[in-house]
Amino acid sequence: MSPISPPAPASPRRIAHLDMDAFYASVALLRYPELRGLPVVIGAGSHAEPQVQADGTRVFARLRDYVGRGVITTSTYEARALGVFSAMGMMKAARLAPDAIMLPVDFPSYRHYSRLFKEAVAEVAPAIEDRGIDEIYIDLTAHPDPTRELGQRIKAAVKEATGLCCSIGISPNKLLSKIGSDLEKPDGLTILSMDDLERRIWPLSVRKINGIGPKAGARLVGLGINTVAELAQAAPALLQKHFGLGYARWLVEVAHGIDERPVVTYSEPKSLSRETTFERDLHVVRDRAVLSGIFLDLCTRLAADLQRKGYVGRTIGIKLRFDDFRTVTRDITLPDATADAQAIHHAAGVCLKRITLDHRIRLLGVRVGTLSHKTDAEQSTEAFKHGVQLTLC
DNA sequence: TCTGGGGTCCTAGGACCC
DNA sequence: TCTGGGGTCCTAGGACCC
Repeated sequence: MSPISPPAPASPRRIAHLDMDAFYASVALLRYPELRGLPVVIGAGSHAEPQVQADGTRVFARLRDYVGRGVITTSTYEARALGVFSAMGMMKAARLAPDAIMLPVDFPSYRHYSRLFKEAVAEVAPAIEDRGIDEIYIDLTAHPDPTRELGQRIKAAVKEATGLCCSIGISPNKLLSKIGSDLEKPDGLTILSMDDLERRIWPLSVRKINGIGPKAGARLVGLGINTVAELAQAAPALLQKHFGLGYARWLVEVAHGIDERPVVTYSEPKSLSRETTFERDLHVVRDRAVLSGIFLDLCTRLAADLQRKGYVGRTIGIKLRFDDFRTVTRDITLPDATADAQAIHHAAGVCLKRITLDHRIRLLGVRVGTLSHKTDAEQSTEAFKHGVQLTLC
């Protein structure tokens, strides 16, 4: 590996990362303001709609009453103080915070407020990269206004449009802005330059870097590398030995705050999928009817998703998770793209036959990839049919 | 008492073609 | 008869992110 020589760009970019604060929970608090200041968790798979009493007051479900396999998607800062975080199993969370209020997920609401905040930001700065329902990057390089003023204006616009708070990091690149938006949460505005690297980034855990997950993080800790500073000082040869050339090079770059990725304002989806985890593990033979019904339903919903969004796909795949959490996938690429529920169901069935079903099943999913626009495919299909007709004639 | 649902990207091997 | 690389497509699994 060659030594890193940071190429200081002639004119540094100004990239913002905006992250909505505890988004799902905050949207829920707009609807149920009486819950402000309380520990609240939003849980996938919970059916915990508040009950309205005769006098109009609402009774909320408590985490202690939960039974099932759901996980926490978001928690309020009061709940986080009790040790309850995203992706934690609800049953485990109930042990830590039995009195916490529990609410079901409400995706239509999240999508509504997501659209509102993104539109509000676009009024101020239009070069936006979508990073999901509650996050965006914004390229502010061409904007004339001073950085802090701009950040405050964007935060005010989001608050005005939604009533919600967000945190923003602004720096010369996505990597540092992503870390920055997390440094002063909630309601934060963090501006970082390359000069802040050693003081503000190097003391952080390597896990704060977007792209170093549980596996890589644990392996780094195993090498005695806990902080970004330690990563920056690690021998490149050691990193290469344990992580391979490509990932090792990337680790050295990010440890030095280097990231040249552009803000991508538009991208086409690569795949669409539907999956579900059953309330209990299903037996391939004894629960055959239930399983078949769910399988068909997934295919039908996925076909509807494709048609609504105007896509067709050529690669049909399935995903299975067994009771021991082992996950297997199978896929097949068809000669022609489709968005037809029957065609998807048939191809997915072919994939299913290729799996040895020797355990109970926990999860079943169906996926369509190699997408193209319906119009393109229709045109090519029509042209093909036309060609066949000509040949037959 | 483990562990949702919807995505992207990367790697690696084999088939197949030139 | 043996031996080449290079390129693309397909498939399976895994890491990671929100």
